[in-house]
Amino acid sequence: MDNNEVTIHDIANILEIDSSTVSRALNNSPRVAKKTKDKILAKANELGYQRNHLASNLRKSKTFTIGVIVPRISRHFFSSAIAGIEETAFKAGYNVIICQSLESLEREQSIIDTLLANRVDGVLVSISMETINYNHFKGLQQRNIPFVFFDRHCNISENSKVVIDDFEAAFTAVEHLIEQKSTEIAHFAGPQNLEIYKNRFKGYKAALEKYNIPFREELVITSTLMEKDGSENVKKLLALPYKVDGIFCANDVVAIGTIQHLKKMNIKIPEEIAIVGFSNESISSVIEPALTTINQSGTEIGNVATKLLLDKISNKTKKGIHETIIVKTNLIERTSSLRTKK
Amino acid sequence: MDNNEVTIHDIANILEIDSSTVSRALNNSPRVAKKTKDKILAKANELGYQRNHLASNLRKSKTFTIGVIVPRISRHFFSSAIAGIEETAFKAGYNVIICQSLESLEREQSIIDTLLANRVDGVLVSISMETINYNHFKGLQQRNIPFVFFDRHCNISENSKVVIDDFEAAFTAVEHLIEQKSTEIAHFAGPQNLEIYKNRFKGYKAALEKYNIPFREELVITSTLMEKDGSENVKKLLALPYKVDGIFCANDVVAIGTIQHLKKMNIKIPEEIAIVGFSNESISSVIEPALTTINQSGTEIGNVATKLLLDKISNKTKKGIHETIIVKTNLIERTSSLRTKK
DNA sequence: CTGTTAGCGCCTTCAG
DNA sequence: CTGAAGGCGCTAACAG
Repeated sequence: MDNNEVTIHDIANILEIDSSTVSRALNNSPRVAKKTKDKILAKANELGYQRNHLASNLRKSKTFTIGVIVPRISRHFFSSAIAGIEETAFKAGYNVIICQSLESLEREQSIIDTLLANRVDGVLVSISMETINYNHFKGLQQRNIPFVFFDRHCNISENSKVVIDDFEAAFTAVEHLIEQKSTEIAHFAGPQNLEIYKNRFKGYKAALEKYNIPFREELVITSTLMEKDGSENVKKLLALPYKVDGIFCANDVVAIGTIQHLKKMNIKIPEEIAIVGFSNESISSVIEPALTTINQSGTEIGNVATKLLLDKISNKTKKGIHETIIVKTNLIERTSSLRTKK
Repeated sequence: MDNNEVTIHDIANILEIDSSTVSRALNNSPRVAKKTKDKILAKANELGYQRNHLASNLRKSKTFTIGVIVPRISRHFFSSAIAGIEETAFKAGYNVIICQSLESLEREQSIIDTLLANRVDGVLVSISMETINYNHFKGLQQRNIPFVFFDRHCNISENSKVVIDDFEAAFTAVEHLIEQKSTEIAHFAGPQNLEIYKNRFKGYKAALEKYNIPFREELVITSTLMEKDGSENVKKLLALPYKVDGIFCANDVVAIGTIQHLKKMNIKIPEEIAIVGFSNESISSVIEPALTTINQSGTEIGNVATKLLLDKISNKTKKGIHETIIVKTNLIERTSSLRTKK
């Protein structure tokens, strides 16, 4: 079929030298005479030589590939995170295999098997909504394949992660609502088996407590992360016997649904109900006009996580040392019409 | 580091048979006795053997990897297309390398080099906005690496592609506006070097012609594909000396910007200005309430394109035969309040 | 500085 | 049905 690929042996034969010298030259080893090196490079160029990574990697028993597991690639946050991951990985000469767990634990497990079979050099993971046990990560540990969690991490024994300060961000968000004179503040929470949503919930509670606002069970609505949850949550709120005037939304997609529904109901944001929610580059503009957002850069998180993983792969980070990197978020007010009085 | 990997030789040694027999058994060759095969499989399982794809692929000079080039992964359409691609590819045992051209021709060229260096078995491409010459695809042709365009194709000599019927979709869209009694219909067009936007423009013109609506140069506003283009385009329309009452938007992101701006201006959709635009699974709900959409499934296009590519790779499709597969779109009306009278 | 040798792990003739 | 032998293309000792 295609046996016309140029190999180092072809170059060696033509130049009447040994293939190992050619190999060294092409790897820019200092132990080759400048003159021969030039000659080799010139000939390689002329013949259109391209290194066969398969062979090279086999020899070095390294794939220069990292695996990425995300719940769903079409989620705004994750696609921007992947953009960041690709960027950093490519620069370092690594390829990326992207896999979607589709929020299923079972799929997550089988993906790890696939990645192991593909001998990836490292793995980046943002766990699925269903993930409550972490046995499938043992396989990676056993085989000494470094992995780093990003965003949706888990409290597994020790492992590195790149996250935002969910507690802090939530606290600030709720504080912001309080400063806007909200007193009945609802929380649209995410799945409580995920650490990030647990912490956002904690931040919510802590802020209420600081300002002596009573915590009401019925104002916390936990749901999966669908857009329709937003509108359903709003319906539940409106059915309550008192008027909610603030919402802290733990997830961007839910926030969109929430805003859509409020608009449909002709409820003014933020005059009647103020909202604070998470967002990222790719989605912010859609919800920008409507709410104050905690800006969370997927690209940056992807970049940072990949850098950390690559460090681990090349053993720059000593084995057994596990870092937690916290990527900063910032609160962006989108509306000028703050409710300074009520 | 990790020399504890189990190989076929380990299995062969333990069982005191030859490694080639083990290889055959693991590949389910019919030329191995059932008894030995069972024995081998059992032992392989016991030892946790996993085939080393690097070695296997090197031997077969095949990577079981396909390259994907898209303008930008965080674009809704492309991330859903990638989801479809991954799905089909994984099922067939292929991995996927995803690359973003970031709308740059230069990057597109260098990505192809990277993919060539990685010896991918095939490539799926949606070209960048800047792509006007197609020389970089010659490299793929020369090396006999099949490639398939999807969505943003180009009119290169012959090659397979998976697309929607842009002309037809545009025609239907504009017809729909006309049925809604729109008479001054604007077209927010995309870059005219891309075939898809060229064809959408043609469809727009053809529909006007059919209904004897005069074509006005100034109602066609061509822009890049940013959200801000939407609002800028609207501003231009509003400055015109007559009232536009319909917009056919050739791109989903621009459509969002358009709707945002119209809403900000308190212009009612569709009563004052009706809009028809493209959309896909992941974005439709955001714009759903506002406009009629031409639904274009990224996932399906991804699936179909990958199937076609895999066929080409395995030579099921005879070489030199180039197919064009047209994925169906459908018009979805989102608003009940049609302007039946004006 | 360069050549020799020996694999990485797997697959595929070719014999038997 | 199984074994022996060779090699995919590259790299890493080890000599010289």
